Amino acid sequence: MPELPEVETIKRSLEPLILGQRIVASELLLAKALKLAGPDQLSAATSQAVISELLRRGKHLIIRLDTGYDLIFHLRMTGKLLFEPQEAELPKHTTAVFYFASQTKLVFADTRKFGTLHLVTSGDWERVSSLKGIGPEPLGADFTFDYFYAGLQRRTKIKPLLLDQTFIAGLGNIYADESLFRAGIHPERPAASLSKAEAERLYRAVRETIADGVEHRGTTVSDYLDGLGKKGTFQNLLAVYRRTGEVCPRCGRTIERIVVGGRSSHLCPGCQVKSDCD
DNA sequence: CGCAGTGTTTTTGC
DNA sequence: AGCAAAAACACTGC
Repeated sequence: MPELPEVETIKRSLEPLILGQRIVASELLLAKALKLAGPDQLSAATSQAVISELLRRGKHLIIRLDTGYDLIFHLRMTGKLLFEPQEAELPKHTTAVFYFASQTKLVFADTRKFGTLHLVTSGDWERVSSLKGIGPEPLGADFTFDYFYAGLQRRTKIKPLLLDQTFIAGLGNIYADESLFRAGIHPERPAASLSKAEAERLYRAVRETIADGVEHRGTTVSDYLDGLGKKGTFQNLLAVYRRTGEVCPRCGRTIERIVVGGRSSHLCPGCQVKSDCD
């Protein structure tokens, strides 16, 4: 479940360890995970390459090489990027490995095998379908309230809209549910039915929830670990996500789970009333 | 043992 | 346009 805060934490944990490292060899164990290139191209692009920059866009982590290529990782649900000593045993479901000159390695592992690695020439991100048309970063300057409010004027429920990566980059199920709770808005509310005051509350809630998630190094509810195998701590601060049957920290009522747009959604029936004005 | 649930994105059909 | 369902998988918990 690496969403924006988790991917940002992985980036920050890896940065001091792999920036400037020289890749001396690479191994591709799950060929179908590599997109827009073949195994030979990956070898050619990474061989003797020095890592010059780490970037993040939405839920994507990008490793920039001095050979003129970008490695674009998407971890989907269970993907991990781990920095380890060269002699460490590879995890069971390893997708790819990059060996460094310093007797260390970067392991891309993924139990569910959904994670992807796109190889593109530097900056050529448009070729990656999940990056083409991606929306603004929720903590970026171009994610303004005016942009947010204008985007709400559509015939869709608010929760699926928050998860739409072309609207906002990086929100997933955890931070969408927590943002809606903080704003006191029911996930099934038609987006266009939100008043300007409610929209303002939600806009702030999205930015604050994402910022809090980053500050607490992400949420570990099952799989997520940072680049050093360390858990996040934001799970301790979740109000509703995966807390079905527990007590609402705000009003004391029982947290419920419903399905919205095919995704489980957790909410407090006291704090998030559906019939506010839809 | 079987099976529902887990979450991200893409694709397909209505 | 927007929604629903399915598919890509493996593992956990009942």
